Amino acid sequence: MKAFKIPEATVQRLSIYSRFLHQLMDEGEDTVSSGQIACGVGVSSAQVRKDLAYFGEFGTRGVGYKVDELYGYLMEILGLDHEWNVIIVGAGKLGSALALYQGFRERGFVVKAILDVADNKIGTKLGQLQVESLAELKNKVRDNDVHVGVVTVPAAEAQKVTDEMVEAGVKAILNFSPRVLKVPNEVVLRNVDLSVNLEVLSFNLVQNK
Amino acid sequence: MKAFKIPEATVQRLSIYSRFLHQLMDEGEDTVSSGQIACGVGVSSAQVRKDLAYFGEFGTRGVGYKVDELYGYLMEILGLDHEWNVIIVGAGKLGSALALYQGFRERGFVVKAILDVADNKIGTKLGQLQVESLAELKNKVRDNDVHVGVVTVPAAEAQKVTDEMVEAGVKAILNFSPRVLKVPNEVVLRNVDLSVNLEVLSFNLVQNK
DNA sequence: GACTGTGAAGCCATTCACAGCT
DNA sequence: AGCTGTGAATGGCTTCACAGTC
Repeated sequence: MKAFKIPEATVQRLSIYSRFLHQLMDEGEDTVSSGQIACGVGVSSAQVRKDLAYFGEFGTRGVGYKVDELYGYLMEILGLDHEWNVIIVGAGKLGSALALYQGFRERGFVVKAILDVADNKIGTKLGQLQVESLAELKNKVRDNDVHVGVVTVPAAEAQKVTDEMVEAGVKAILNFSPRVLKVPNEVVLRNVDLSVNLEVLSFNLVQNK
Repeated sequence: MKAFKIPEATVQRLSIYSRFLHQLMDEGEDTVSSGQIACGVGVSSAQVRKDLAYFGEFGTRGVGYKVDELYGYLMEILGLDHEWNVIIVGAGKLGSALALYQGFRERGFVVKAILDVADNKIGTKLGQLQVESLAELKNKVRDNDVHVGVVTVPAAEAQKVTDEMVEAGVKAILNFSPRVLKVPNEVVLRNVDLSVNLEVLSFNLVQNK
């Protein structure tokens, strides 16, 4: 466990900074200032410096940051200096789309398997993968050194699937189901609630009237 | 514009409370206390009461809240007392999945059209819908009274598509592309960044070591 | 002159604790 | 007695402003 607690918002921004830096590298930039990063991702320059300060001193006063160097540090901080194996449970529309989503692969998340309970889904080809039975969960997690589980089943089954994932040894869960899930303290949980997102939009639409 | 600024986090929780209340209604519950709601969705009871207090007094001291009544208030506050018409641009895996996603329909978001630029995608059937040309954007928005746009195109095209949506009259945008988008002040923007979510998981995984 | 790193100040959200109803 | 509604206290994130460095 790290000494200092890092704000969640900071971690999210680090991820965004790292993508911006990648872009700069592609464009052949050598150095970058906190102000440029700030402008590129829509935050304040003080925010950028504060975020980085949680982890050390990466820049040179009067100059800025070396793009490739800072990128490397951020990738390491985010734990993206190696691949993560992922398993998806729920081979509906969303789960299937995620299984084929290139954006994950690009950032080092490798989908090792996609599982479902429905007999009519099992066997379906999804790129390199094939939908397999949920009964395989434990084997798949063990054999593929899976750390991350993605839940894309209907709300009613979400908690059951989550419990099975935890039991199988998954250490982090990304939940797309519209359910508040309970997991042990040591398991990391994040929710991507599509309806909540749309409903926040809706709220803001009626407020702006 | 409303008199008071409501915290973003509060709005998100209202959405979650409303779903929990719906569940209680299904189970035939008549009244509910802030403590029960809190327990059901994983926050503190004071938090629930504070969140509701932004909008009025909905409960009865010593008793609690009438489930159906509170649900009705929340749906109204969230602007979910009527349907919202939605257009999706980007008929890749994710866009197609969202076009078919039942969860949106259940909460009153009706996908009116899905557009793409790729000739090989245009014409593809997606349930009731058929992928159409991006050139149709303006017509579709006008003819269908579309308020909400969903961006599921690759990063490189995201800003261009967004500009076109704004130009066409879309008032709120849900962005799934890994790009920081610029929109005019009066347009509501939300980002659902799948990679950021995975990367926050990754960060927490390495921290917990 | 330009830009980083950082203590201090300011701001906002959450939690506490209790008065006020039923 | 039980539970809501709310001012006050707390805690945490962001912004400010400037000393330090190149």
